Amino acid sequence: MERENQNGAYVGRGVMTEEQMETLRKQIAVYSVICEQLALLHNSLSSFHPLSSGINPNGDGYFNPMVASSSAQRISTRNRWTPTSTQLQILESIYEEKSGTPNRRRIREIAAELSEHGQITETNVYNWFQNRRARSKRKQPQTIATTDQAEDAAVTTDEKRSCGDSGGFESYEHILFPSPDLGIEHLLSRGELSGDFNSYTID
Amino acid sequence: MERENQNGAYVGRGVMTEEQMETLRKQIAVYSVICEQLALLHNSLSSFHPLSSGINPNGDGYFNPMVASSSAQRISTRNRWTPTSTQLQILESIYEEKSGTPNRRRIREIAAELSEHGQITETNVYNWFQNRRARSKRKQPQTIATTDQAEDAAVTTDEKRSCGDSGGFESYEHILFPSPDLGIEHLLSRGELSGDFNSYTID
DNA sequence: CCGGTATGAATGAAAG
DNA sequence: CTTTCATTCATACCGG
Repeated sequence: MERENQNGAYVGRGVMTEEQMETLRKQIAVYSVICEQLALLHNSLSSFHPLSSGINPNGDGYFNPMVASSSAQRISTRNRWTPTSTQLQILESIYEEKSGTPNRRRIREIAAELSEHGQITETNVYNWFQNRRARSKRKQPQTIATTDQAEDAAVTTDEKRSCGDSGGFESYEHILFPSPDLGIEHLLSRGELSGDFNSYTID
Repeated sequence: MERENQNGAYVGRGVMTEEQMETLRKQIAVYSVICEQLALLHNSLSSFHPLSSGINPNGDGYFNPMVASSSAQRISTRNRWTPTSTQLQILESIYEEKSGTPNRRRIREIAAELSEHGQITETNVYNWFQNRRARSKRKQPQTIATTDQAEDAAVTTDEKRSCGDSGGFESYEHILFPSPDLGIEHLLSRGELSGDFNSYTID
């Protein structure tokens, strides 16, 4: 069965915590970006087009579905910046390491770095951190321990019920918490993708 | 358009060789598979995102009373909270009297009260008011907005992570193609993400 | 079973 | 920093 860890999150097969779920989502997003980029790249070089702008993920984070016009890229319709998965990951990691408030200087750096992965402004970064902090403020109330153990158990039950039968794969744990080496680095950098990719795909 | 700065890699490198292209194709194939798998995973196991009020001090696990179609219902639909008619009534009345934004204190009260009539969390209440307000506000001005607004609206949903499928695919054991940027390494180097959400700091 | 619509939730940006 | 707004995404529910 599941076991609870210190955070009250329980670990076990078949059940995911909210965090894990979030992580999963993030990762899926990451893959999606990879695919998108590769697709783009593929297209551009496929026809031997100038690949100068090939793999650039839409800076907007959101692709324009199919704006037909190959020339005009007017992504303008969206005023709101949407971080690409890449940017998000980076932001998250930065947020984790430096829980402190990034200075102007720092923000600028971050923005610079992120601009490598898509359009972004310092303001975006600033806002992101603001929101991030503010929204995570209310993340505590999980420590209501004491008699909550019971409560917790109750919740667990529910969770179990819902995810109890993953209907096919519990293997997502592999993708989830584990490790950094999802195999991706290998995959796309010089790595040796030993074996087949099945090793990191869902069984 | 070209944004060479986004991906310095290609700007300075020129064209790809046949080998590189070949490698690229393989990679694309691999990724497409990964995406496919992830998509499956995503669909199967979850449709539930890490939402805010995962675990509340109140210990209320909110979820739907298993709507389940006639046949096998997969993972639960514990995502979206659905107010009961009673709750809705109460919410409406409260909304009427105090159009103002209920503060945390207030929200908590409301949530407490409503919990008497079904599962609900403070976040739910908070969201409800947010949406309620926004909704009524938008409904007022029936601005046809003949301007560019139309275009904007045209966008609508999309974004689906569609990973093209690269048909044939063999076992590419040596997928390697220096994809300098993409920043994937960064991307998922840390699988750890701290969830957050539900803030609306209640006093 | 599928598509449309109502509405809960997530989040970037802005106001206070 | 905290709270609110605006826009969008995702899903429950309904009609064909």
